[in-house]
Formats: sequence, structure tokens, C-alpha cells
Amino acid sequence: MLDLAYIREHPEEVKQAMASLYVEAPIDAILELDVRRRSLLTQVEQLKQQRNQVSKEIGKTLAPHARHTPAESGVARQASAGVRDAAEREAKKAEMRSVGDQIESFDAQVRETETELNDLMLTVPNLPDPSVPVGKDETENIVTRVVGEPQTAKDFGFEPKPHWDLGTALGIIDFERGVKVSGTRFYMLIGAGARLQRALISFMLDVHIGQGYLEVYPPYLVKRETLIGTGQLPKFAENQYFDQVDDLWMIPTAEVPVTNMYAGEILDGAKLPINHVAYTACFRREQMSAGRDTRGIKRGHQFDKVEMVKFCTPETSMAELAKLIDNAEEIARLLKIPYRIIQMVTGDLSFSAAVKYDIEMWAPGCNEWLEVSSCSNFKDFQARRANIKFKRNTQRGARAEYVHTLNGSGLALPRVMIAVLENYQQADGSIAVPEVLKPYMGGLEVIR
RNA sequence: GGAGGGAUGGCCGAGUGGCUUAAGGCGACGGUCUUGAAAACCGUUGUAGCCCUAUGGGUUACCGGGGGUUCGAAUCCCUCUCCCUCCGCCA
Repeated sequence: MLDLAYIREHPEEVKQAMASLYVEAPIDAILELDVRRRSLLTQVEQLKQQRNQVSKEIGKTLAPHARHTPAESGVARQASAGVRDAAEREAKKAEMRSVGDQIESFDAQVRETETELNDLMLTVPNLPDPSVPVGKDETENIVTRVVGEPQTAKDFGFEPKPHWDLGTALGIIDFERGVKVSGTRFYMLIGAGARLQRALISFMLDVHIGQGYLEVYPPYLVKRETLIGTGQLPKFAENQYFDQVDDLWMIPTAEVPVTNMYAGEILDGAKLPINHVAYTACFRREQMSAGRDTRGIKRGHQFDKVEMVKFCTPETSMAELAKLIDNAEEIARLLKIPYRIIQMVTGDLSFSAAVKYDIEMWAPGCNEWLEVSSCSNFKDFQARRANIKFKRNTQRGARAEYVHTLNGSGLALPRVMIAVLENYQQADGSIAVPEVLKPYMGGLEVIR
């Protein structure tokens, strides 16, 4: 969520930013609601002040012993001065009743305006960082680096096969049975296939733990407000699986529970940056892209992922993003798989990101670059939604500020599996196990 | 799923309709004293919003969330959530 005060003070700048994202954002409607809300607040607060004051005066005119008898049964026995007081008191009460009615009506209008305003604010995407190149869509994204040599048939000395052929022949990926049990876009990993995925998970976690990330095992089902915190809701409800009875939602990424684990908290600035790594399954309906990437295990409704999440101070978040990318790259380097880094232009930024880089691994069988990681700096956008703050020190009067949040895949499993299978395939259709994975595979050298 | 008990500031903990502007304690911060420290003593203390003549002043809301009663609610009523104790069920 953007800072409302910032929109109020820099409306033209915000509108331009939205234009560079190729997004229609209701900035004018927000500004109008903001004016209306503040005007209503001023009026209702005056009325409340009046009521508070007069109510206190009413209390003072009551004799101390009478204060606890609401019916004022003793009125008849009081002297004439007391009776006059009582009459005056009743007049004031009647007056305050009418003030109360006005307050009620104003409060209702304030609530209505705030709900409307908040609903609109939740649909506005993050502002892009000034460093992000302006561009319309993914075709204009920038390849910033290529690491390693993408291998082709010439290098292999034979025609490299796609993973669906390799996996099926080896009996380590079973597409038919996955579909039988769960429907389209599901598959099963069998034997060395399942073990290879498990090896990759353990390997990645160990590498990231070594880089200083604290491992977290989070829930896979979360509340609606948790998905609002990271920005998946309300805009992208159609991409989520959820249980209607309990209003619990299946996580599309570990980012959701891990970022929100500090929701509503004020963190100790001395403890920042906080680095977490989590392995989870992820669930996505992907109905928007039905028909795309239908072959193989590239895009399924369920996949595993190791994810890194960072919480840091505003002034360090860009440097932390660079570290995050390097930490994710380390996996590709250790696996000795060629990869490249892509910078997203404004038009291809995700809803919550201010800056975003993708890591793509080369897959010689499918003959394409596979997106295995997205590393994003969300700045204070998610922190504002999830209300995650920090204090720089314990000094008196220290102000709580919003943290900056970042996350990046410490790689998405199915696509790394594809890259491993296709890059390490041999002429006979067997797969050499990458050196760094052998200890995790019980010393297995070749999958055949 | 059933029965009972709870939720108050950074923490502990009082508070059954109006001197509550939330007592008291702890902690934290500042000061006095001291060669320095401790102790003692004095003072300060949260969050969010709005308004103004704006290094300051005013005001509203916040005692788990939401609603209600009342001139007035931490306090009374309804409801929801979460936690604790016990029972049942369960990988």
C-alpha cells in the first residue's frame, strides 16, 4: 500500500508512475475520498469534544452518593435548588442525546468513506524505483548478465532431449498417474526423481543457512488478511486456492506466511536485517495461463520452492537486494548450470515490487531459458499493508518506521529439476548427478 | 467437538458507570549526588489520525476485535477471535 499522505502531496508524480506501469489506478477518486474523510473527521470530532465536556459536567453536578443510582430516585426529597439542578441536568442530557445522534450519523459516513478509500488503496500497485527502466512488457526486459555457456546439440554431440522424454523413459516422472489422481497439471515423481527433488531442497536450504538465513517452517494455509498483507489479495483472488468453510487460503509462495509472521509487530532495529529461508509447497490455480507451458513439469498447480525473505531498514534495502540475488545465484553456480539475470521493466513489475530481477536457467532440451527465481525489493509496500515496523533505538520518543521487505526464490524446484535433467543428460538417456548433490543422493553417481 | 477460566500500556498488575487525565510496581530514558559506578532521590514514558497562528499547541480514537445500552463504558449487555485448564476425537 502506498502512503496516502505521499499521494496527497505528490499527486502528479504518482499518476505518472502509474502510467509508466501501464496501470489504471484510481488516484483522483482516492484524493476526493481523502478530502471528504478529513472534512467529516473535523466535524465529528468537534461534536465528540462537546459531548465529552458536557458529560463530565453532568457527572460533577451529581452528589457523590447518587452517582451509582441511574434512576435518581432521591430527586423528590432534594431542596428546590437541587430540583432546579435536576431539571437543568435533564435538559443537558436531552441536548447531548441529539448531539449523540449527529455523531452517530457522522461516524457512519466516516466509516463508509474510509472503507471505500481503503478498498481503492489496496488496488494501487507499488511505485517503481527510479532505477527501473520504463518499458511496456516482458519483451523489453533487460538481460543484465549471462553466466556460463548455454549448451546446444553441438556441445552435447547429440540432440538433447526435453525432460518429459527423459523423465518418462527413466521412470522418474509419471505424468499419467498424476493426472489420474488429481487432474491436469499434476504429476508424480518416482524413485530417483523424488529423491533428486528432496536432495535439491536439502542442498538449497543448507547453502542459504550457510549464507546467514534462519530456516522457518511456516503454515501452508493462511488467513485472508495474510494474503492482503503481501498483496495477493484482493486483486488476485482468482489465482488462489482456498477453503470456503474456514476461509483458509493455500499459500502460493512461502513469501506469504514468512513475510506476515511479523505482521503488526515493531521490530528492534538492532536486529535488522532479519533473513529467513523457508521450504514449502506452493499452490497456484494458474487459470490465467491455462494452455501455456502444458508439457512437462514447468508449470503445475502444486510445486515446491525454497524461498528467502528479508526485513531491513529503508536505506539498506537496495544493497540487500544485490545480496539476495547473489545468494540465489550461488545455487546455479554450485550446480554448474548456465543462467542469466533479467531486469524487469516497469510494465512487467509485479503488483507489490518496486524493483525486480529474475534468474533464468538454461534448459537445452526444451531449448529455453526457465525462470527459476524472482528477487524483489518491495520497499515499505508490504510493510504498510501488514503493519511491520521497527525502531532504530530504545531512546525515549524513538519513532517506529516501516521496514523494507524483500524476497527471492532460492529457486523453484520443478524448473531446477528440468535444468538438472536436461543439462546433465548423457547420450544414453541417463542423468549424471551434479557433484554437489551426490552426498544428498546417498552417493548415487548416475540416474539410469 | 464439549465444559470451565482468561485477554488492561514495553513487562507485571489494580480497577463492578462519572476526581481514571488507567493506581502501583518493574524496565527504559533524562537529571541530582559521586573521582567513577552502584544505591538513593527527582522527573519523563504508548499507537494512529485530524486541526491550527506549527522546533509548539489543540483534539479524537484506542484497555483482544466488532456491535449495543447510556448524557457518560476498561467497567453493563450481545457477538466473534485468540490463549489457558480438563474431557472427547485424531496422523
